[in-house]
Amino acid sequence: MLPARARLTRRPEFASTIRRGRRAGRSRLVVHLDLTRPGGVPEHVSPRAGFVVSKAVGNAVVRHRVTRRLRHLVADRLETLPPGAALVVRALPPAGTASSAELGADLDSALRAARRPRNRNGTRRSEPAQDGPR
RNA sequence: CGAGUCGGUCGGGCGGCCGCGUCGGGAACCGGGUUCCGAUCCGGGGCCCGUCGAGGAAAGUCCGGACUCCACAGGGCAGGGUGGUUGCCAACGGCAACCCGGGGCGACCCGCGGGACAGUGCCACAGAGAACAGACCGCCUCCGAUCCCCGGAUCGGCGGUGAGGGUGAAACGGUGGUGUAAGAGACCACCAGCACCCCGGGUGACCGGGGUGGCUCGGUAAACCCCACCCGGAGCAAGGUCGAGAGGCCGCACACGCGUGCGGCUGCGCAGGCGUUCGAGGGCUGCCCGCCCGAGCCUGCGGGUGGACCGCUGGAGCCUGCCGGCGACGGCAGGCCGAGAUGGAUGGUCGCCGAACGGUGCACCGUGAGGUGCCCGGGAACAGGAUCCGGCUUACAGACCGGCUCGUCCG
Repeated sequence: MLPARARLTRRPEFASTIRRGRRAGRSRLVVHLDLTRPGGVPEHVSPRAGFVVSKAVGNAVVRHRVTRRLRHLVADRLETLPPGAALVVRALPPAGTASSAELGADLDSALRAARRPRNRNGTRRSEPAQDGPR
């Protein structure tokens, strides 16, 4: 568990971050990063993060292991995010068998892509290979 | 020593660095209240120290309870569950012991184990015939024809026959005899089985013995059904406390007015339909009868809040000893406290040790299959709480301990 002030806890927060944040997909995970603070949220709060690990990743043991690994990886990188940012990391099925080093590489790469200002005229939005239902 | 069987315990260990949640304590800080100020009081987040922090199945959610809310006026009909006996248990569809049937040399294992003379249904394929069945071959008497060695053979027909062949999971008891044209429980003896009666044993399921009877009367109830017993509904998103809120009304302040702010009360607005002792709508497990409550209820559109806390973990609890009991279990005494998260903690990472397994490696033992030790590689099963217990079922790499049985060898 992250420190309480660094956690996303409510469903609307997850929904708005996924809907409005910049998305960057890699083979094992997808990152949604929302840097635009919506009205009402003070700008002095620390960056916050949440995780989405669906049943497609594996059974409860696998899902919890993936969540814990991602949590530790994100905790190390949380200070690099601007204040007030909201981050949602969504695990994809290959994450269930990946090592922490592999997950960390994907996370770093995706975070760099999400923080880079998008000036490519919206063409060639890098979609993750698989983003099926569920 | 080998083979087997039953039961129990455990289910990776150690360390470095970084990190999380609960509870308790501590020093300071911030905010509020009070005050002239401070102390005291209330609240808050971070820091430091200590404490505890997943499983034998936490799983499947299949049973049973505790707990919470609703109901408690009954009767009938439906519906669901259980099914040898006696016990244990809070309860159970669970557990123990025993009985019966089957398997095993044995320890032991397996069995949704009431009723098929209350009724209804079904019994594939094969087979001539499958439920008060059935003449395909065969057997037998009689009649007719043909042939010849005059008594038989062959063919055909009216009949008899369920003993033999063949089919099948199953063919209407088995063996021996009497009997007959050939045969048949047609009759007889014994055996098996069925029904009833008597005696003895057992709390009981049932067991042992004896007698009588008619001669044999299939299976299936996880088919309907019958019998006996049991069963209110929903579930911790149960349920409760506090707060917030749109709209409405009132008061106060500002304002000419529209309106804005604050406080109090109520807890949304609009449209349509039904209804107020001629009763809408509820409740009593489903339906019917009956009974009770009863002034609101239903539909559509629009809007608001959608937060915190309690429930929440000390319990049919765990360990040890003694006593009772074949046992499940019960009683007594002493000791112990072992998770309470809520986008959900109990971890991440690195190093060492390490079982299974693999090796064309080395040494030793053995005639041999092979075994033992060392070395190298290899790296740990199934799986994670979400109100809590008792069970069941399913998944599972391996390690250890004990009881018992059979076989072999030695004494």
